[in-house]
Amino acid sequence: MNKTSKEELLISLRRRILTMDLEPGQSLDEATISRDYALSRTPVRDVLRQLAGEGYLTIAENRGAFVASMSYKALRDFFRTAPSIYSSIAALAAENWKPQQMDALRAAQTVFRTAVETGNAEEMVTSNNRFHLIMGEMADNQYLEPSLQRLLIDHARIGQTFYRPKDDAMRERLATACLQHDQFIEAIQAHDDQTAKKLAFDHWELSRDNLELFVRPDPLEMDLQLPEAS
Amino acid sequence: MNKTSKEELLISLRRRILTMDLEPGQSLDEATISRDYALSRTPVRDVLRQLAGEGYLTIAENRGAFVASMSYKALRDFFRTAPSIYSSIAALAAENWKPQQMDALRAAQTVFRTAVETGNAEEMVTSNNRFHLIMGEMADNQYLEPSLQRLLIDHARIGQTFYRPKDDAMRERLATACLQHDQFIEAIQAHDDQTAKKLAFDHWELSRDNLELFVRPDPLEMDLQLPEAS
DNA sequence: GTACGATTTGATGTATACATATTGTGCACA
DNA sequence: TGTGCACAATATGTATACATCAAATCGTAC
Repeated sequence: MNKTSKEELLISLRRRILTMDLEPGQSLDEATISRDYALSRTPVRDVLRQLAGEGYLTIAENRGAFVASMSYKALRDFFRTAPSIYSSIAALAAENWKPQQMDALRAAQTVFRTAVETGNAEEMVTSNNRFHLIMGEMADNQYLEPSLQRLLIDHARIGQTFYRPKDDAMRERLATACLQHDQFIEAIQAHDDQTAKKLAFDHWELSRDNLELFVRPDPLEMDLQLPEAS
Repeated sequence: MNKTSKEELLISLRRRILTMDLEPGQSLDEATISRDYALSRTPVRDVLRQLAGEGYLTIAENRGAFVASMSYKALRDFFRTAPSIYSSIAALAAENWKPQQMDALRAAQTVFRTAVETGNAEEMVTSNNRFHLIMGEMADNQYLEPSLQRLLIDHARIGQTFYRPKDDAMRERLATACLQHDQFIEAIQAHDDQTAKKLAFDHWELSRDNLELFVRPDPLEMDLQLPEAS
């Protein structure tokens, strides 16, 4: 899996954390990453620190980097916090979007739709994440953006099962989610912040059902330990 | 001003940014900081990247670190976003605080009160910041915390004049702010989230008057340039 | 005199060697 | 056998030399 550049390492680690290829609480060894990505430890450390700043990792002094853990406490906070942030972001996006961002949003949705149709779970995770991050950019509020980013990290990780539907009901929900993305695009395009806000709540309710399905049966998967941040 | 440790550099830079000793948009030279703080460039870069993650700085690829800029756009967002985040944090703090944090909160308030009484503006900025950061810790919500942190950075920077009262009305407001901190402590102690929330709005309204005073007469001071983040 | 481009200068980015801290292992001893 | 201390192994933290990139300066052509 040898990559060449720092940017690729950054993107790769983000993706691997979002898709749970790297599990919550897992420790990341600088030397190993150096070898795998053909970089010296210095840029690797840079990347790890950047990802810590974005909420993907925690760094413990003298003890290295760990994939951000997911505790029950975090889950409760997630379910409490997400609706208000998501709806605020959606409304602001409808107000403030710029044409170039709209193109990017449509592009992300195209990729997402294809992933849904071909059943590519990993691609669904990353393109869905990108879709909502772009909405965050559209909202253009530097104070809400970091919260949104952290919510999206955990949303992606909790929602793994959402993208691997096991029955028709789940397949239906996935199709609905895809449709809602299109509706988001419409509402934002029309600068209709009220509709965008309402859509955010609907979108949230939809995914919440699946999230809770994931959380209840097998909570052990998501909690390893919780190393202290520096 | 030679310091010895990385931690001191981190704290020192935070303080200097909050107190506007380092102005928005100002570029930070790694070599100069290395010399001033008697550290090699490696740990300096670590610190700069951490501060970028916290929102104090922006880092431009191959062009170095800049103190986070303050644009008119940012100000508008600030005034829109702060009330809801502050009030949410206050309510959550009243719900979730732990004894140790309460001690820390009281300690910060003691320092703040002393600073107000002695007219030590710089100490007011940092201890007020610490007070509200501790409330953020009490709230114990990892998703809201980064937003709070960014709001507090700009709140401190915009509010410089608040701590250097030029007339009796301003002195009175400062005394009121100090009193409100005590009321925060009471409400939180009593787990009274509704009162804490209301206090947050009051506290906001109070400082908003002064913030706007600062913003209107001399807006040029606060905007230099806006380097692109990497 | 102006505009463009090459060169120089000074910064940031990277690699590597070394220092230091943490953790695990093994042995001594109760 | 269990506990605790010492030591070794391994990881992270730091320093420094070198590579690379950006911007400013100087020169030349028009």
